[in-house]
Amino acid sequence: MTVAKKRKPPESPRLSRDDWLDAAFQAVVEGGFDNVRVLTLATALAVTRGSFYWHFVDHAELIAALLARWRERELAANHSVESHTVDDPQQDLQVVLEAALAHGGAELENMRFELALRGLGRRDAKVAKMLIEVDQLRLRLFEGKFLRLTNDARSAADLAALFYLAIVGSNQALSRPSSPPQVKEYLRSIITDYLIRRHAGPGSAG
Amino acid sequence: MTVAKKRKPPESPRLSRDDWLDAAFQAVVEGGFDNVRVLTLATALAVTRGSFYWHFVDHAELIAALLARWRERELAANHSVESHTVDDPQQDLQVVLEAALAHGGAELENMRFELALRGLGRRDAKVAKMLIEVDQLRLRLFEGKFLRLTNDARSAADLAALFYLAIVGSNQALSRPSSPPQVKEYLRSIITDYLIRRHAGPGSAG
DNA sequence: ACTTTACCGTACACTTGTGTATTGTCCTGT
DNA sequence: ACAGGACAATACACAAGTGTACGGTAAAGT
Repeated sequence: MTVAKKRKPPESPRLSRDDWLDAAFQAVVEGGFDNVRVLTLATALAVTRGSFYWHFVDHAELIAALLARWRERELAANHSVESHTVDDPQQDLQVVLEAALAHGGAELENMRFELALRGLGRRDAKVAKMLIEVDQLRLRLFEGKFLRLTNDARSAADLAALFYLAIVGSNQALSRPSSPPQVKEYLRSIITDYLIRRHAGPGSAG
Repeated sequence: MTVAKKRKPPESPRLSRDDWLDAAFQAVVEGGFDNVRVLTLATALAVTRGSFYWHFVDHAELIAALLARWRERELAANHSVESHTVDDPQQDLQVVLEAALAHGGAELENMRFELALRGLGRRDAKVAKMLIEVDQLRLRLFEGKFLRLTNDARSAADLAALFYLAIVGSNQALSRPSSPPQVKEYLRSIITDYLIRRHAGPGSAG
């Protein structure tokens, strides 16, 4: 259960603060936040805990730093998507849906991390607040894209919420540890079907 | 973080196996499966661990029994809904949607338990398999209800999956500031709106 | 060359958790 | 009354985890 194989043996013999954060990230992905232990991280990084307590004063500080880094990256990603708008409304929407439904390599790890984060959010009010913040951001992003299609604020908000919640739900429902993410594929087909049927236009005809 | 107040001081001074399971359930609800520790359960039940190791041989057995009990109840609940079919198709569907969107008292605890369970399912293949089993059951239930409305197998399956995933997603996206039920209320309004718009009929006009 | 300083190892104290063995105490039957 | 079983307390051994204090080392300044 408690795996301790070294994930990313960094070329430099000395570790940086970020190396520890990466290791902690991996630990979260594999077993949730309760799986982040400085001892196992140390063995995974092939050093002793003496290193850790130089970079961080505390176990709590490690977690806090990990959360902060995630938040920063998420905000940046959101901002990046916002600034890259495609002309065609339908394609524009489909781009962000595809991004939200991505599940290859790093995306899968990010997904698992976020799920663990939501688990932590149920116990920690500060984490819950942070999650609400990024959920709101993503929802507004979805709403904006849908609005360009429907031209109706009410239905745009509804559709955005519905699909966003479905995507979040699909992250959960593919619980099976090692299997192709067929749930997401199915949801993807539903979404594209919906878009095509409702706003039959050029672009994606598959 | 690790609360230890006695939840349900059972009238009988002697504890049953089920009392321990109830305590374990509470622990899961409050802090996930990693929060199930025989020591804290014992203090919550106001006894020592000597009692525990009489009822269970192991910590693992406790978890296994807890999982089995959940599965049994879930299967029974599913079967119960299946046997209570309402004549009016729209109302019939709305009944199961309401049940799935319930969030008062015990339902909230069940929801939190299930979320913790999904968290465990990401680490344990057997748990994942169990979750897939009940997900499938519920999905088939939804499909059947939707089919009575749409009379189209394809769209019924799509709608069932979409709404089921949205419901699952709404369970952990606490989005709307600091009150869990609000997201569900919103989703509920979307669903009823959809049903009314698409199949305008009698029944619920609110 | 020599001292800093950044980084890591080592050793210790403490806490929390599981599990086991043994003993104690009610409750029930007879 | 008392024997036996169901249930719980006590005491112990052990493992794993966090922190802390301090000593060691290699690279970078000067």
